[in-house]
Parts: sequence; structure tokens; C-alpha cells
Amino acid sequence: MTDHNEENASAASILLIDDHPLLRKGVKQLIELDSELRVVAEASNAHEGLAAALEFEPDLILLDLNMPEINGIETLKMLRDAGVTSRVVVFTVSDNEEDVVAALKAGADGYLLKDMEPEELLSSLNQAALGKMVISDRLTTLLAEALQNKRTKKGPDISSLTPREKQIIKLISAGLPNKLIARKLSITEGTVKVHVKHLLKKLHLRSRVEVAVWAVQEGLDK
Amino acid sequence: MTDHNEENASAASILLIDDHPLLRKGVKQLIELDSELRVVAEASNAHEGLAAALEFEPDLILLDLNMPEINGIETLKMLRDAGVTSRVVVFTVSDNEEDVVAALKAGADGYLLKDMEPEELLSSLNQAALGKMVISDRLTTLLAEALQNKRTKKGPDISSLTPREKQIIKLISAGLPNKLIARKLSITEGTVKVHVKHLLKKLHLRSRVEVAVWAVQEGLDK
DNA sequence: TTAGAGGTACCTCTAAAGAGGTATGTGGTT
DNA sequence: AACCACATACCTCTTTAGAGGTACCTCTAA
Repeated sequence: MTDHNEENASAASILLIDDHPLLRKGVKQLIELDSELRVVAEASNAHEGLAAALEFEPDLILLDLNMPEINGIETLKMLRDAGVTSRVVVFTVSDNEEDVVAALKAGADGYLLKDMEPEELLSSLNQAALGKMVISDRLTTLLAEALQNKRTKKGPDISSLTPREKQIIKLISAGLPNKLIARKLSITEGTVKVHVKHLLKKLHLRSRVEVAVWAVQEGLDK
Repeated sequence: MTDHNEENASAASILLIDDHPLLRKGVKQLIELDSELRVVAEASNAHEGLAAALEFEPDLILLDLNMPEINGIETLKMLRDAGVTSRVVVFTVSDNEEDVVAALKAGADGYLLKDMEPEELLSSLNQAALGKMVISDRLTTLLAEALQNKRTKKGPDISSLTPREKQIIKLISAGLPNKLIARKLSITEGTVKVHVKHLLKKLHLRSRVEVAVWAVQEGLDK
């Protein structure tokens, strides 16, 4: 039997999107010091980034915010709208509150500042590749204030859901598989899948498990 | 009565509200090592706290969350309703998201965890007295998730589950697919499947979606 | 020492989930 | 009349989940 831990932990694939070639080079070199991480593609603008994301389906996308033409937030939205489910970590110099909040609401899985220590960056990227949300510590206060001032609202927006979709969310949260949902609603399983597909996209979620967890936590499950 | 120790007339005045006398004593001793800070009053419950706040008008109120009768959040609301404008910093053991969010929404100016280092506490209190919002770094991720509206709770656990199985339940509840769980734990996807299989059987559940819902409702995710 | 529990790995096989796409009918709007 | 959102159905294709089983290693309790 093959010894454990040689095949199973294949390195996480990363796409860099940043308009500065030098910075990309630096980050790439840094990342390649870590055997758990691998840069599989680079892009210097939104369009290239989107194309690369679709082609390589990287585990992780490191996205610069400050780019000419189409900025990082817009790029992020484009990615999500195009169905890219990779983890996206914003990597920028901006500690501007609007940027941070906008990025998180647009579905960013992390927000790291470019002035962080290299080792910290590597460890953050590893965390991110494993699904953890990573945020530079320096942003703590800012986030707390944003929460206080602005928010009681939803990132995933329930109001964009059709009645049918809400109904299906409840049934997913009840743990029902598509087949049973179909029976319960007297429609075909295929149709249920269509609704699930649509609502995953609207909510920027990646699986029915995430839907169920979200719904339960929001109290939408009954 | 502003008990004036003439030399620190400029020191920030502090009111402690905590139902544990010993903890108050400890904190008070610590604070008095710092000439910029001065404890002017103590209270062991909400009513005493409110009275003291009105009487002394402290610059800063250190408020425990976990108190009998009237908890910290309620106390905070009472203070604000009564027109107390002192900075209020919550000081507690709870890193529960609901508590943090509730405290901030109720107008807390800070949220510090009791397990922090004494020197850190002093510097945080100084910052707070100067009008800065202070939040324990440990809460960063949590706040970011709250902004995105992905709640996570925490709590006890039940049952015949092995530690490994509980660990995997948490990851399932975070919405991670088996492949990512495997990477995170540095084991193979196959092994993850084995654990999932076992825990499904033990819990008499039929799918990971049911596991996730159950875990969230029981509060044993995160 | 043996037995059992827990963790890991590997195998096969089936079912379920999810991403694409096209298409039809209905009820409202413009 | 043309358009649009919604729900429905059906299609293909790939990936993920889950059930079954065997096996090996370590640690602890009988």
C-alpha cells in the first residue's frame, strides 16, 4: 500500500490576477516555495482572469482590487456570475472600508493586504485553499464598525428568490434529496435540479449543504 | 463623586461591571498599574452598574456579558437608554458570534476577551479611552463572516462520536466537500468517506445535508 | 496475550448532485 | 403582438457522495 500523504494532498492550484507583472512575479516565486501551493495561471486584467478561471478552474484566485478598466470588485462579480466557484481572495493595498465590505459582499473568501509578511501570506493562502476565510488582522476594527453602522442586511439576497426556489430551500434544509423533493412537489427530479442550480447561483453558494446551513442559520427553514 | 487623586486628574475614569468580585479585584489591580487609567467605581449587577454610571459618568465602562438576572447585552441597552454616553467595552469569555454582534449592535465600543494578556488589556483600554474601537484579534474572521451573513455558532456536543468524527462534522457543516476535508486533515478522500459513513450510521442520518442541519441546530459546528 | 476501538488506506459499485444546454406553456407588461 | 419571468421537462456529461468490504497499525483494557 502506498504510504499516506503523497498523493492525497495534491497542491492547491492558484490563479493570480494582478495588473503588475513584477508583483505577480514576486508572489509567484513566494508561492512556489510552498509545496502545497501551485500557481497554474496568471492574468493581468479582468477578461484574462475570467478566461483563465474558466479554463483552469483553480482552487484559489488571488485578485488585485486596483486594476485599470475593470476593477477587482467588478471582476469578482463577473467571476461569480460566470459560475466560477473557486475561492477568491482579494489581495490589495487598500484598507478602505468600502472596498473590504464590497469585496466580502460580492462573495470574496478572504481579504489580505499586500504589506503582510511573506510567511503570513503563505499560511493565509494555505488556510484559504482549505476553505477558511482569511482576513488581515488589521481590518478587525474596520469590520466591526461596518457591522455596527451599516448592516442588518443579507449578502445572499433572499429577495431575489422566486417562491418556488424558497420552497425548495426549505425542503433541502429538511434534508430531502432531489428525488423526494420532486415527489413532494409533484414535479420531476430534473426540474428540481434546475431550481437548485438557479438558487445556488443567486445565493453564491457552492452546494446544497451550504444552502441548508445558511437557511437554518437564517431561520428560513420553516 | 469623582474621587480625585489629584495627580491623575487626567487619567481616564473606569467603571467595572462584573458579578465576580475576584475578577473585579484582579482587573482593578491591573488597571491601577497604569497611571493613565483609574477605576472610579465597581458594580456587580445591571442596576448597580446603571446607578454608578449615572453618578460617576465614567469615561469607560468595562462590562461583563455573563451575569445573572440581567445579562450584559441588556445592561448595555439599559445604559444607552438612560443616556449614558461613556465608552462601553464588553469584557467577557464568550467569543460567540451572536454575543459579539449583539453587543456591537447595541452600541458597544469594544469587545475584549478575558483570556487576553494583561499588557494587551491595558493597551486596549487606553486605546478605548481615547475613542478607538477595540476588538480582540481573535474575532476577526467571525466578524467578517457576520458581515457576509454566514453565521456560525458554537457549543456543546453529544454522543458516541469519536473526536475525529466530530471534527469532520464541523467541516461538513462548513460546507466543505470531502476532497477539501481530506486536504485539510491531510488524509485521503477515501478515509474521509469512511468517517462520514460511520458518523451517518451512528447518528441515524441519511446524508451530509442532514448532518449539517443537525449540527447547526445543535450548535456544534465551529 | 488477546480483544476491541479508533484511525488510516484501498477497492468496487451505485446513486445523487450539479453544470451545460434546449424547449414549451402561461401570465403579465410593454 | 412581442417580450419577459417563471415553472416545467428532457438531454448529456462529470463529479461527488455513500454503501459495501478487506486490511494494517497503535493503544488500551481485560
